[in-house]
Amino acid sequence: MDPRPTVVSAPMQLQVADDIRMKIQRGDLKPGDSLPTLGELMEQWSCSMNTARGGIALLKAQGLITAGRGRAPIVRIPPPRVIRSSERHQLEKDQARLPEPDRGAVGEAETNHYMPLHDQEFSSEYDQVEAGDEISAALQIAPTDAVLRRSYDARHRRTGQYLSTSVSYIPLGLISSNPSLLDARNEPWPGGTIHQLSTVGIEIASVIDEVTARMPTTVETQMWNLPDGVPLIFCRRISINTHGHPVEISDALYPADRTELRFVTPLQPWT
Amino acid sequence: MDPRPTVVSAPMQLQVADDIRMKIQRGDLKPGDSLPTLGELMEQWSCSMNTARGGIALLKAQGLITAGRGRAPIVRIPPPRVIRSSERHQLEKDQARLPEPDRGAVGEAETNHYMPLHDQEFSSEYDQVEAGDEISAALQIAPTDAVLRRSYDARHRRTGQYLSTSVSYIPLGLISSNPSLLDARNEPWPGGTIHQLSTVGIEIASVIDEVTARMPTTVETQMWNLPDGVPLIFCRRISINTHGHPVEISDALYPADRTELRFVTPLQPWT
DNA sequence: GAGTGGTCTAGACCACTGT
DNA sequence: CAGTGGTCTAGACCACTCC
Repeated sequence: MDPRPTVVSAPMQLQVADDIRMKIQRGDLKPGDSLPTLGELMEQWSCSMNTARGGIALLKAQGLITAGRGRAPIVRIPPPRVIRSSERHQLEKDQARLPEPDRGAVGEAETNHYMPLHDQEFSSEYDQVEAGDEISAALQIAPTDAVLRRSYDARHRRTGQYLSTSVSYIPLGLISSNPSLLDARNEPWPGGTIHQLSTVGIEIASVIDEVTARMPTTVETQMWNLPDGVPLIFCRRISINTHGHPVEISDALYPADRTELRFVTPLQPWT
Repeated sequence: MDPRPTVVSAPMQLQVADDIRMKIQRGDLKPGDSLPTLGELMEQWSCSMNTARGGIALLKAQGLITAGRGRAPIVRIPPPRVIRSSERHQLEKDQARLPEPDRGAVGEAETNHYMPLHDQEFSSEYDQVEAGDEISAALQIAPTDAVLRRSYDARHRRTGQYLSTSVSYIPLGLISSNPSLLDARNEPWPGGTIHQLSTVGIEIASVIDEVTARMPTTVETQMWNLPDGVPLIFCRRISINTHGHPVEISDALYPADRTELRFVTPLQPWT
């Protein structure tokens, strides 16, 4: 019944961390405020510097504070959230039938990232590879079948902060009849993926988004310059054609501290 | 250009962690395999025990391994994922108009958790509170208005693992005309929240899901017995009535290692 | 009981931030 | 330059697991 295995007091690291966390939650410490230094914590808790450090490390792992050499740690300032709404899917499909000048407003950036183009700077890269086990299963093709792989990185235009990376896969057989779809120099494509697929006779009937989250690896942390304790939201988008077959999948990663995914589900009215 | 600030070699903790991570990614170490002991790492890298420990701690924070006293750490075995699909919303609405015996198949558990009732055990708790700043803003009511607050915990029936906690808020004024809606003893309510609201003349026209993720606090980690390095998926569901007003919100937390949220977006066909 | 990881101490050197 | 946190060492005690 007692959650504690024995009747020992909580580790001192935990006490240090909990004390500071309560101060943050109560509002005694506000975002941007600097925390007590390790020296002060040593004295306050009569513990060694490494123990105080352990408490700070806990709070970092929970994403509550940011720390760096030579500067006292500060209470994390939550960055503004980018909202990526599923209503983009329908919007993009509507625009895909417009003539070119009107289509220009929507590009692949919006397809993958649900946000206006002008706020983000993004780079793309195309290549052609074998599907492999995981992708082929999702696209219902053979693992040795070739796919067009398109990789995108998006960062905030002003701050340079990373907003997303995504990788899209399309069976090469579906689109090889239109060679201009295979060339990264045509990015950003006016009208996005839904229009691209329409040029080879494909209509997207529905989109499935599969969402989960995980912690970044060491490489992702330093590549994206992520603060500690920030998870990545993983979203696999599967585009289904009018025959019920998947024709494109897109794996996207979003830093959770600056991303909110929004999904709108209209329901059939009662008669 | 060089991501490294100076030309020092990477910290030894990182080298230790990266070496093991590569072995996991290459498949040399498979889920369930035990890692080298701290003693072995000390010898292999000619470092102190605390340095080896630092590398292990990094991998724990990234969710790659699980460790515990007295046992060598092992490569994390991913738990089976529970898929919670947005198609539940329409299903629940369809069933809400059926007579009682047929409605029994769907309960609040499914409304909040998108999964069959029989797999999970859940407990609920009702009370009436002031909305407060955040909830009142989302429900477009005054902060001092009373709301019915319903808290749910769900855990897997066999393993006892926590699957979700959620808290639902409904303006009391909307439902006080039906007193049986205010009593937790009527849980699980056949037909779920959509039917409950229908008894006071409310029809849900659409549902908005807002999804993000964060790391658990120390309290959540021990309350739910979560492994290290597992984020929580946060999902706020907002139910909108036929007049476009929010009538219920539900804040749910799901451990990311055993949860996948799936959202299906049908698109209007081209003519 | 032997071996393991978790916590803690005391002390060292280094990198970075401020003034 | 002084002060700070980041990394590392050597050694101690304890709780837990497995044999």
